[in-house]
Amino acid sequence: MHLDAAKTDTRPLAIFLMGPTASGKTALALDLADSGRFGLVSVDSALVYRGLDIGSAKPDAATLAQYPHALIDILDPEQAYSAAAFCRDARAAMDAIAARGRIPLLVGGTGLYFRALGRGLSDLPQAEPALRAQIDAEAAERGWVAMHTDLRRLDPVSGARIHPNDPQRIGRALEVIRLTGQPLSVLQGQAQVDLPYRILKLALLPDRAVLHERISRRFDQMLAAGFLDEVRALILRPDLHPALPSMRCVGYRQAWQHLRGEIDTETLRRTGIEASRQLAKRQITWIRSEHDVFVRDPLDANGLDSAKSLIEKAIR
RNA sequence: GGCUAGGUAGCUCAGUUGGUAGAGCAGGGGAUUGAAAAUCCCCGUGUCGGGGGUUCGAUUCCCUCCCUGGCCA
Repeated sequence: MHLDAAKTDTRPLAIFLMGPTASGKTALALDLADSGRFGLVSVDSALVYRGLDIGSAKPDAATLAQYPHALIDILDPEQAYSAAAFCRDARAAMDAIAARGRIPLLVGGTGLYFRALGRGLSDLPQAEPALRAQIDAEAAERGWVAMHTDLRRLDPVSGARIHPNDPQRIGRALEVIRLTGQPLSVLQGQAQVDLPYRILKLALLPDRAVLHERISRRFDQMLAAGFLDEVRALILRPDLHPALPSMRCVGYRQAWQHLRGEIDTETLRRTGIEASRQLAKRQITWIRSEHDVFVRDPLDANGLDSAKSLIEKAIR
């Protein structure tokens, strides 16, 4: 954005604060919230689920009571959330915060949600579970490569863009085509709307080795805090299963395997930490393509101060 | 101490009938439009344990030393 355009932008400010897992997002957000000028909105596809507390590094109940966050604990783990649902919910939360004269502070680590909120989503049909089940059944019989061949015929643009080994996207593209009769690539070309907010996109990017160390330590702390008991309670529910989005979350997937006896404790610890590091890496990729102001030492006092002063500058 | 199986990428291992080596995992980079903490794509030079010998050429064969496991004393 051009500097003059930024100066004359009269839309209200909103802050997108993104960081990889364990980068200190929550600490910074709570610190900022103490000023009373901000309203917090969580941007995290795991924190939406009730009962996923320890393993998702959700702020504890006392913290949430003192610092209310929109979009935490809004769904049962049996349900599925989506980027579109997030956009709808986040817009409502932002508008409510702005109506109270506060600045929406969106904090989290889900890059797709930030992008979808900032750029808008095309007008596409929502997921239809029955149709997905049908497509999965077809794929089980014919193989995903054959499904991809179908896609290339029905929608050459999407077929070229989506890799034959990517069942999730092949399935979604076919789902949209069957639901609308139109190629996904045509529908995606539609105009997308801009947010009626001026956005500061701030990201926390700690040194990778420091982040890895913190991730390991935190996973051990989760285990010590009763993470496995938390997952045991989820496993006992007959309506939950490992294919649900909630149960595929980092750590939960591995804990589920361990509690079924598929992996031992040592493997649980190793693969849980590895999955968290891989998540952090993907989050950092999102940040590099989506955000434009970076704080490289968010885990010490200097970094927190510089983050705060960047925000002060944007407010003025 | 004797016998035996090994020592090859950060880890687990494959392999080279002698022409300096490759998988999985880890790690790194990237993509990302209603599952996204998901789902994918790309990236492999390492004294082939040390030293010596044979050879045009040794990680491969021979000798020796070191280390690790197992068995026996």
